[in-house]
Amino acid sequence: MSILTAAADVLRCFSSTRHDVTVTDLVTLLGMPKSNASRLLRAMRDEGLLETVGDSKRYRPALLLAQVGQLYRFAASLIDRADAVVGRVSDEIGHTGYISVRRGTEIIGVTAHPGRHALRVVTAIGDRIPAFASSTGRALLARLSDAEVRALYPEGFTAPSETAPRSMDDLLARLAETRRNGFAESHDEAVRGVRAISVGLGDPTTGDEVALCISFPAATVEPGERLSIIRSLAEGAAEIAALTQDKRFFPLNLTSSETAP
Amino acid sequence: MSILTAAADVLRCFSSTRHDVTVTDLVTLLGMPKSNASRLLRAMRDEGLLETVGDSKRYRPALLLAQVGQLYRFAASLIDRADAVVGRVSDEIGHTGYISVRRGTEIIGVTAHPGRHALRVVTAIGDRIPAFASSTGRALLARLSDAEVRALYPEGFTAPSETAPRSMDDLLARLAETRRNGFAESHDEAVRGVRAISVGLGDPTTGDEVALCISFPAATVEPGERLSIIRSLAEGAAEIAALTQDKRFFPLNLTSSETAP
DNA sequence: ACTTAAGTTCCATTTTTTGGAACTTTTTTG
DNA sequence: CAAAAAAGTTCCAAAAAATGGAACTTAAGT
Repeated sequence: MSILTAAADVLRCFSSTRHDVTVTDLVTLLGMPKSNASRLLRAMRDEGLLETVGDSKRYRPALLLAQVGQLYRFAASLIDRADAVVGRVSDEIGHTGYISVRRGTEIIGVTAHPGRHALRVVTAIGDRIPAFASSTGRALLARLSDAEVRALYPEGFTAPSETAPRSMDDLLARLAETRRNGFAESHDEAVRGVRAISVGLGDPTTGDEVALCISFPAATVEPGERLSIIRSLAEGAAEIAALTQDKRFFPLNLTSSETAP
Repeated sequence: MSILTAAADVLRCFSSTRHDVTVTDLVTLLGMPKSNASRLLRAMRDEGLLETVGDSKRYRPALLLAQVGQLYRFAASLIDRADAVVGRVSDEIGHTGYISVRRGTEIIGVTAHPGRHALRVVTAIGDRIPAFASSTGRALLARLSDAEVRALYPEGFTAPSETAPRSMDDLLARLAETRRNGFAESHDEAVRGVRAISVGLGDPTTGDEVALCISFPAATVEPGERLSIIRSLAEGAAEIAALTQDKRFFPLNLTSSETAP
């Protein structure tokens, strides 16, 4: 067994509740002889993978790992990662998935994964739709404060469809619901007969924000399937949010959303 | 030579301009036989240190490193606390804030808070800049004695910009000023048109030292706003310094610094 | 389809790693 | 403050892994 395995195991010992390790910690956690633990920690420090805390016998990850780890974020940009999640969910359930960004009061599709079903929702990348009247838009608007949302619409807006928000108060109520539930939903808004589930997500370091969305024909999707779409999407988004340390992410709260239409 | 050395060398190949590597890259960069390069990359992937990009032959840092690297930022509670202060100040005034550490004669960004202003300073986490030619660097160098600073630069240095220190004597004079004022300032040094205010801070228990910095476009910031940035930053830093019993902390002394350019 | 470049596998040799035990240092405690 | 216990380090020969050159396979360019 290569020493790389042991080194990787050491890295896996670190967690939010264990910021540093000692020789004895490794003996306990990994069951290795303490002679090995001692040498391994020293070797990893000598190579710049770990550093000692002060001049104690405690070891913690070193700057090198912070730097390389940081690159991971850019190697896989927020859009890339969000796209991977949407692609996976879309593949699983066969419905169209896409991700969008907000520019002012408009939502713009960035990537799309067409579904496999005969009756499928087709979205054009680059198309602009009003933010307040779409699930993707509301998923992103929900990340703003009510005051910021009001500021975006100084003149108010006109609902383009029956099920779209009718007024600013209506919109704010639906954003509150979105925050509570951890996802936004639309029905017959942009396209009649189409339902969409969206989750908003951001990377505070770069300031990017995207919405992940799965869109499907309302008629053919059972309540159970809808729930599983919501779960898959929210779960994938939550993983990314944890990575980017997105503090404005709203986690899934299914108890309140079970009551949705 | 342990394979750990090679693995660490591979990690050091990554940078903000090289997000992934191939077998040939390693052969070129590290001068190793390609048989080794091939096996090493595969081994590192198998251990979860690297991952392949798509199904290509390109390797990039894996999630594990992102996670462990993330921990580094808060393993040192000093960084955690300093980050909180910079985050608060950055939020208040809308300009970019970040914290950095010194490794030898280089300064490395550890965390960043992008500003809200349209014209904002963007700093890449993990990038290295020379210590003597930045406000963060001088805030940290000011914590050393003149003799220690001289020892760091046995061969002297070359000023990379007009406003950077021109000589060792120049640098030492500016460090003395930094100690007197309680903060360091730069103008047009790393980036033209950018001004930065930095305060150094340490934790004698762990030996960690960090610089808190707020960076902003010189043109858009009034003298009064500059003073209020200095005050906020110095105040937050002073609180932490009191907590860690940092004896090398230089408190704010605005009477002397009012005369700064 | 051919040529070249890139990557992988093979193998005997060299080097590192392993784990138990003895040893040293640090911490705890009576 | 000294003895005891715990934690950490060093030593050694056996076992395992790494090395690098060459042959081989796969992918890319013409």
